[in-house]
Amino acid sequence: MRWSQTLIPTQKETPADAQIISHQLMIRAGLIRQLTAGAYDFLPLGWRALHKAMKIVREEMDAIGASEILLPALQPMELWQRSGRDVAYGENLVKLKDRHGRALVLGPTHEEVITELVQAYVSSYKQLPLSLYQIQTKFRDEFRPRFGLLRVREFLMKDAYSFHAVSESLDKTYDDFYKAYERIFTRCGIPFVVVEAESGPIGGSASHEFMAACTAGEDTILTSDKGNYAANVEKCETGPRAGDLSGAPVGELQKLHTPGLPGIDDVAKFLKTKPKNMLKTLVFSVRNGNPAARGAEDAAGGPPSGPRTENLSSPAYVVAVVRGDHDVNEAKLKQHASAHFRVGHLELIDSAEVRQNWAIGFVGPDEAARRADTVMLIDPDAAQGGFWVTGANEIDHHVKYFNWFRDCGDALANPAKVATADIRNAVDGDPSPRNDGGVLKASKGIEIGHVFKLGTKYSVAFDAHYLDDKGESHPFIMGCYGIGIGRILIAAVESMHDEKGIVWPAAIAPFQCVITPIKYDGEVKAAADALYSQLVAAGVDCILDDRDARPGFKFADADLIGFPVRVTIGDRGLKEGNVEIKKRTATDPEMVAMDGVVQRVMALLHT
RNA sequence: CGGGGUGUAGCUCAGCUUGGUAGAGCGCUUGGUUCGGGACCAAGAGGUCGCAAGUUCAAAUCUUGUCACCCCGACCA
Repeated sequence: MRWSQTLIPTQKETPADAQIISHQLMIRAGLIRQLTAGAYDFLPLGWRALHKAMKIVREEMDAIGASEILLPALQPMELWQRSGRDVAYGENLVKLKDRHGRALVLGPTHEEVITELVQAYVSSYKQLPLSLYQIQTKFRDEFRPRFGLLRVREFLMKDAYSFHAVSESLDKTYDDFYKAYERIFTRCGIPFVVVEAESGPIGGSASHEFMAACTAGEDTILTSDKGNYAANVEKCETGPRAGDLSGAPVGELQKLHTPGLPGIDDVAKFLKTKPKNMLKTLVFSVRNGNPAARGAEDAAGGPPSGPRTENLSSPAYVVAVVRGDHDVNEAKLKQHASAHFRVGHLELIDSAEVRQNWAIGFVGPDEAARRADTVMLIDPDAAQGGFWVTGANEIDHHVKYFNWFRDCGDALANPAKVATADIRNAVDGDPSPRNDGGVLKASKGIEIGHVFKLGTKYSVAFDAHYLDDKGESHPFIMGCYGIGIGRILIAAVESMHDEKGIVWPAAIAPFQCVITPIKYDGEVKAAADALYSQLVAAGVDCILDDRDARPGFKFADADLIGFPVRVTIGDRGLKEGNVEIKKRTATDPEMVAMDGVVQRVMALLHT
């Protein structure tokens, strides 16, 4: 490729609305351009890098026996109604109507379509297992697109689906995919960690996320310092923590005027204390019914719904109490509410109804203890004696020196009403759930891949069955496996760049090598052309900077884009029969004789 | 969806308070001088000031509406 013949709109200035470094650099290097919120043009260099990543993904998918297909992005709404995900996906589904008024969606993922396909053509255990994959554009009506390619409304994703007769077969395929993903991200040169996502209905560790470790990530991950546990914060459990509601008071209860301060941080500042000395009391209302709104999520969805309460004694509210500096984990809360109180569907809502019944922003645990229609879950770190500031159950008022038993009474001793349980997000420093003395460390990551054991959710919904060797009919057992192709680029740029620009890993660089003639003329031009031909003939992916521009200008562009190797040709070296070769990461170039260039470049690309 | 902000040349922005002929830098074109880490001089091209109504003799500027984009929040009530 000759530079002058393609489109590489580099720019010196950082775009005003790019927040994270990968977004800034990808725009400045001329890889992408935003068309509208959450939708990007891929320009020649960006598309080439994307292609490199796709090639690696394809090779590793093919290597584990998965077959590539292409499914439509345009799908009938009816498919989504059958799986219940028209509701579960909600506003994130891009919906449209054709001229006849038929409801359609632009697919955010393809479980429905693939299940419909396999249902039609696979009917015998002899055809199993079967793994199919595609690389295709997905659509999600993201509530808030942001951070360049990180959160977009239209994006390239590799999604794979496997079909099995028995769960042992799924286990094996799952493991194949897991290992293939490790190879893919390793080959792409991206530092990553694998975290436990969720224990699905099949049991064991049924879901893993592949996270690129970088500070711009939107996901929080926790890793045990013993190196044997890592999980997404949504899923991360903690080792046992002691809670003791019977701790002694340290002072008389005092009511304080805290006008217009419903927030933890504001109150703490106002009262000159710290959030960790406060109790955060959150009111959840309980809704029975409406099962479609839950449990029907996809790979990233919540745990299976607990026993739905039909009995009349079902509480109206669940109150969650955590320390002021902690956050409630809604999945854990649901799980424990279900286990302890047989509460079904929880909603955290800011409705007029809840506001009427509770002094939202100023709620204290004692109110929950008093009310007959309310149950309470307390995090162990909040279930302690000592100094507590919490709500006074009256607008614009808090109390200090709150004590559990003195101020809540014997209701605390009623296990049908109050329980202590791990209901908060894990934080840095928590004990590892492996119970081996490990301590959890928190960090940020970008989710670049996800493997998940689906089970029979979709095969049941679509009557996708096979006949076993006894002639009996069973739904397929399924797995699904996704990789965000664009996120591979983000992860690479986020983790590998310097003050001059991107530092591409050779495997996914738009070009492996740039040839920079100091002046594209005369002997230098002839030498550059010759070298270009030799390198291309040797299979090196090469771009020739044939622009009539000053050297400094070309060097700056080359560094900004981040080609792994630069070959510089000028009069000075050429007199001695030499050219300069410089790795992007090296500070100084090395002089190499013309006839050794190809060999040297190839050697550098493989180190 | 709530709050905030911004829409003026391809890009980054000034001008708006106090209405009166559309601006700068970068980029682009032409010519010249340059030429090993984002050159310099000169001459140019390029804008329905997001869109629509309104006020006014006159609107980028004031008013209203609307659209787009960005940020923060929405699980710290």
